[in-house]
Amino acid sequence: MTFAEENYLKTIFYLEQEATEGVSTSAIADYLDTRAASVSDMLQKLAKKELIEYKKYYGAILTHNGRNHAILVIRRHRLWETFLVEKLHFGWEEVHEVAEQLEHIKSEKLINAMDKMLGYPKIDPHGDPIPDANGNFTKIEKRLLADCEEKWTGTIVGVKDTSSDFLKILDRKQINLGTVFYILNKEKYDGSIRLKIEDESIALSQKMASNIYIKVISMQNSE
Amino acid sequence: MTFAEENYLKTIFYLEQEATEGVSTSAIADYLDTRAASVSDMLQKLAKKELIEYKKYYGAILTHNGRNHAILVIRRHRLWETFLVEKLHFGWEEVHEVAEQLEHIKSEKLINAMDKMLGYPKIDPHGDPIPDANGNFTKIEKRLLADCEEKWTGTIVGVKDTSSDFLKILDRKQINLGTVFYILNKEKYDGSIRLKIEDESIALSQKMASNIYIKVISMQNSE
DNA sequence: TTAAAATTTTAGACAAATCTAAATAAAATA
DNA sequence: TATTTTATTTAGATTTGTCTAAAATTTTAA
Ligand SMILES: [Mn+2]
Ligand SMILES: [Mn+2]
Ligand SMILES: [Mn+2]
Ligand SMILES: [Mn+2]
Repeated sequence: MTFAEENYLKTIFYLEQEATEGVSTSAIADYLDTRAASVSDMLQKLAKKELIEYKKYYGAILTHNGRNHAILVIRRHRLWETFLVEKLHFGWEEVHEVAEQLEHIKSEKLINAMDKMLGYPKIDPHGDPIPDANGNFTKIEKRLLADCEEKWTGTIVGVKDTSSDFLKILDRKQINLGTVFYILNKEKYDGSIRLKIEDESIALSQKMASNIYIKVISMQNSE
Repeated sequence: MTFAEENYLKTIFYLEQEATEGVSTSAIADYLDTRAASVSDMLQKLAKKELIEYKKYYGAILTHNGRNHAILVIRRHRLWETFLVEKLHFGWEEVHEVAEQLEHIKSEKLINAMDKMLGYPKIDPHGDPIPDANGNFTKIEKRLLADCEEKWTGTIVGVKDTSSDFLKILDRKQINLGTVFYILNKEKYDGSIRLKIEDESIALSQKMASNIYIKVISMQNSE
């Protein structure tokens, strides 16, 4: 299994969760920042290897085999990210890029030893679940901050965008996993949100709010 | 810099130490288990990038740039091997293969953080020196066991062959870094050697003895 | 010092992964 | 429903790294 193939499988896995039908060529091209033509080629290759089911013009879904491999790559990615934060004291904004490389290292013994060393962590530095050695992981209860309403109280449980650019902004605003907030205001016009975090008032655009996952603590005014 | 290019640089670095002239195409092909034609192609590419000096039919030597990069790859390789043994409790026979993959991960921050976590180790699990962040490393004083004589006493300081197959044999014979031995006998006919290690008598072929590095403790009979 | 042998390079091909441009199919719209 | 627009696939090219077979060069040996 090549790096490119693994990246496609991982991408299809992500996009499958949101899509109802098969994952479309253009969705994959978008996510991987490649051209549709390249994706079309690769989908045919993955189909021939029975890692996906693919009907021309109707997108792809993972086979049992394909899904297992995608989950393995995600397991590797998230364990490496956890290692970088827990053992090497990287910031959560620095780990994704390196993990994109490390996730392709092939050694079952290595990844299971890492898992053990880290104490079998259940979530990664961005709040995403880490599949165990059997590929099992629990779905984390969460919703987008952008879908919340005024006067709700909640806590940050994850981020959708794990890019350095985005996470640095969150750091600057003192927003981390576990941070508790109260929604002071939600602007109908542009969807921007104003939070209260530890007595500070913090403004977030709609775009930012739709890249932050939260868990609702209360839907009542607790002020 | 691609994986392949890094592997070539590393190989040329190794072979340069033994060669007097430039490193030959066939020596590289041998070491990397590829064809001379492939090596020829790659040497021209590396020369164009000014990583090696290359004159057709007369082999290659590293430029300043090329040498620096080779040393960086070796630093990564040996630090990862050390990590695997020290932190993940791999045996010294299990680490080389995985390190062949890990040595290509590009992140200066990662490798320097690993170095720090490991306490800036000076030698790897096979007794080879680990270059520091500036590319400096001390040459280890050693000679091949095959070049020693009867009645000498010495200690194991390294191995030339780091393959799993070879190291498993050493494990079985209880030969490790730091092991002290006395040479009971050296057979003129086939170069085989018989050692005394902690009162056990251990036989080694010429081939094995020429893959073990040692430091002489005494050239006198200490029996 | 010339001929044979070994080494090295070149030529041409191939697989993987990507691209642009053109063709084709599906979806949206009039 | 017919036409236009959008999405997808195919065709053909490119880069990287490899191969085999043939040509060129160097080395060895007669
Ligand atoms: Mn990530
Ligand atoms: Mn993550
Ligand atoms: Mn090694
Ligand atoms: Mn080593």
